[in-house]
Amino acid sequence: MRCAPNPNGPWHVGHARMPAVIGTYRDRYDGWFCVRFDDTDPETKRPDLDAYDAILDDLDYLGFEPDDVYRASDRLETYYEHARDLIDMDGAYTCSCSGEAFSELKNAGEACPHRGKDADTVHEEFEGMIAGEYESGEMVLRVKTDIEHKNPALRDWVAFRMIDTPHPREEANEYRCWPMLDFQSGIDDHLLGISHIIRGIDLQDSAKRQQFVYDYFDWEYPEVIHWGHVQVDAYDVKMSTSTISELIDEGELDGWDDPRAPTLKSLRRRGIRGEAIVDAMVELGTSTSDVDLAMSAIYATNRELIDDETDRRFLVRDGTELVLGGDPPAEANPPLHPDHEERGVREIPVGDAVLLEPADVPDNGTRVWLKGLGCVEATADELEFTGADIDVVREEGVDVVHWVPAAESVPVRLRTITGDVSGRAEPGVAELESDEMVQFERVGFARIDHHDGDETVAYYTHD
RNA sequence: GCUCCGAUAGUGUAGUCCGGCCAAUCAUAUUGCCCUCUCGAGGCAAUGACCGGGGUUCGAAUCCCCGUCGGAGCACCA
Repeated sequence: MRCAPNPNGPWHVGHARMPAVIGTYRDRYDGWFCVRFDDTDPETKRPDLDAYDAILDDLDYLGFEPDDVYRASDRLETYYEHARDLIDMDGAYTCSCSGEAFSELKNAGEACPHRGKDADTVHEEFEGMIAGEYESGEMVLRVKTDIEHKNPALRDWVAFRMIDTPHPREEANEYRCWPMLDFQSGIDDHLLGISHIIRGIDLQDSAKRQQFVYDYFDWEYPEVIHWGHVQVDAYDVKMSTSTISELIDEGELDGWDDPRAPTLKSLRRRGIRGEAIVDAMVELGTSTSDVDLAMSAIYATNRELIDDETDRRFLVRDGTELVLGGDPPAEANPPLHPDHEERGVREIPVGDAVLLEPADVPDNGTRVWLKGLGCVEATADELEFTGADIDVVREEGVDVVHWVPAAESVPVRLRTITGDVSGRAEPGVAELESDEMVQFERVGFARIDHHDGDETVAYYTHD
């Protein structure tokens, strides 16, 4: 099988579907898959030189290593050779009709005057194309199909055209005569021994078009599956490489790994495992209708993956400071993980004031349980420590809340899918290393990204 | 306009090829209860779907026709 990306930027979430499915099939059935960059349009789908590696990097994040990697722009001579063979078989002709003129003839089911050229002339003109003797739009090579085919989309389609803009890759920047996707991909799929092709419904006519070429060469067409588009909920940003790219250029997004961007680099930075994405993608199946992927499906799998091994911490967002009275202990020691006491406890100095999330601040006269510390009761101007007997929670239904010391907590910027949130975390958070995962209790999971001076920057994963 | 394709709960999916065991599977979601020093995890329960209409048949999610809705192609893009 093959994954044939257009290298125009790092992958968004939807791109994960192809490698997820073919990679999973490969592993399950001892198969083979390659990545083949279909980079045959240096102009309107101009490749981004950084994208080749960015895509392979995304693939690695998803947990797959391709068995081989190809670039169509390395293989022009191969395509030329097959075109020459096709001309010998009277299966292709050079055509200098304008696009509009040919389109009219085609829609009427009429051949253009170039269709009947003899092979020598066609060869001569095609070699001229390869040599760059024509300019963009002057000459194309068409595959001779059935000019009266009932589906106009299949009639004598273009196999090669001239492009004046040099290819960005140094190895390919001398070429001016480029194959169209249907020709290039059709030839490559056979030569690379692809047995199964999965592609989008937008390419549903491709197999029918390429079948004409396969018939000329007497090749057997691979099995082909078309699937619909994937929409992902939870994002305001449109899932399109060019849109994301524009937003980055305009400064709306900080980069491909901005938490608000629906990209794989973003999910990675948020601490979501590639495996969770692959799982969700495989679960989508290969239906031809469009599907909506719920991010909650990815989150649910990811939570299962990380919950057990992720230590707990406190983070209070937008905290309200409250004075603490009544002689509480000097230090609180909640466990690192409630299901794994053997991992030990955190050491949180208490001090004489704490921060609570505004929604957790108790009304005057009511009590709350400060997790890992004990029970406090709200008075007119402070929280009065009333003891550490957990029975008030178990038997009297006192609410349990998280908290941080007002003085010794550390600032945290939590970057989320909808924007940044600031808060303060227990002091230990400042010591965490980059890439470590935490669960801020009652807030959600996050990945520690870096420390920026005093401030710790974390990326919100999910709840 | 011409040519293709599709439609099962909020979402995804199984079942459709070869009609009955489907008053429809599983996951996720939502809600409630239990448990828990988290609104996490775990346990239990509830909610919720075969696009519509005809036809064939003893019997239709499944086969046929019409309709509706949705998607795609008709490029010198991929």
